[in-house]
Amino acid sequence: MEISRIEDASEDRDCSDLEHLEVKSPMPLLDQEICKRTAAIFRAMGDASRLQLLALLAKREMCVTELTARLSDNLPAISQRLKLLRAERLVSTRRQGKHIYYSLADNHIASLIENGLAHGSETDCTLCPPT
Amino acid sequence: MEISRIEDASEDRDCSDLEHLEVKSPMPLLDQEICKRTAAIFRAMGDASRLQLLALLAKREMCVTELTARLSDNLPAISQRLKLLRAERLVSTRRQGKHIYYSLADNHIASLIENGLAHGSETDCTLCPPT
DNA sequence: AAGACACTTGACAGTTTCATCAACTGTCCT
DNA sequence: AGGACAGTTGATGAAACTGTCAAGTGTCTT
Repeated sequence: MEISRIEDASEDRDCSDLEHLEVKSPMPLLDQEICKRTAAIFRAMGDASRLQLLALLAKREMCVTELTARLSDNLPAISQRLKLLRAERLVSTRRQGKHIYYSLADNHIASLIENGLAHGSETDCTLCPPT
Repeated sequence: MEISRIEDASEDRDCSDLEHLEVKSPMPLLDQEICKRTAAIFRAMGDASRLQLLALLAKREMCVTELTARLSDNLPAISQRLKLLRAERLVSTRRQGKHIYYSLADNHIASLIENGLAHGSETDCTLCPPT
């Protein structure tokens, strides 16, 4: 999806002339639904514990017990987080015997996570050109 | 940032043998701090109203009045959201006369947003291979 | 200096989120 | 059938988040 350009982009205008108030209809913006869905995905990823979980699953499929061990947390807690991630369809499950294996729902999610972590690790990015 | 690989990746093992419980130390995981910071970024983007705001700013710099007009919401509400986004350093400001212009803090944020919206718009992605 | 415009801030209320624990389901083994 | 292991679920309460509104700050104009 590409963010559509808007026509009026005069650089040095003083907006005290209220020209932008002429935009009457709240405009299509981004489709409201897409925005909601995207926000939901971000919200689900917006928690350190859940993000750890996702990052682990980005490496490979794992069962709940293994996730619990790696994160050294209690199982019901992990399960609850997974439940939320599943509700938002960020992860999917597969049962094999007594174990239930979790994995990222698709490659989009994986790249979002990798992307996010990449940016998150560049803390206080003073290197970046000031926009 | 690249997600580091883990050594043990035997495909068909039955984890009832508890081999994974041998991972004693909670392991470096992803640096805890990076995870927190990344989660904070995601959380900030994880709200439809704020995401709209960010998407608008991804097009170009805008002052609060214009944002308010485009989103047809009340100004203090917009301002509060911007405050939060600024606290998480997703946006930066510049004053010009009576107006305060907001823009995305850096290109990382911009690409995260575009990325997220792209994935969010592929709702119920039945096209994607089931991983 | 006063008034108007463009915002920001603080505080309070209503809502949402999250962890925790006990109880429950599903699968395997004997 | 019974027990053990692997997970899920529902309920509850504490903590965090959000919107709203009145009051405050900063800048320009006259």
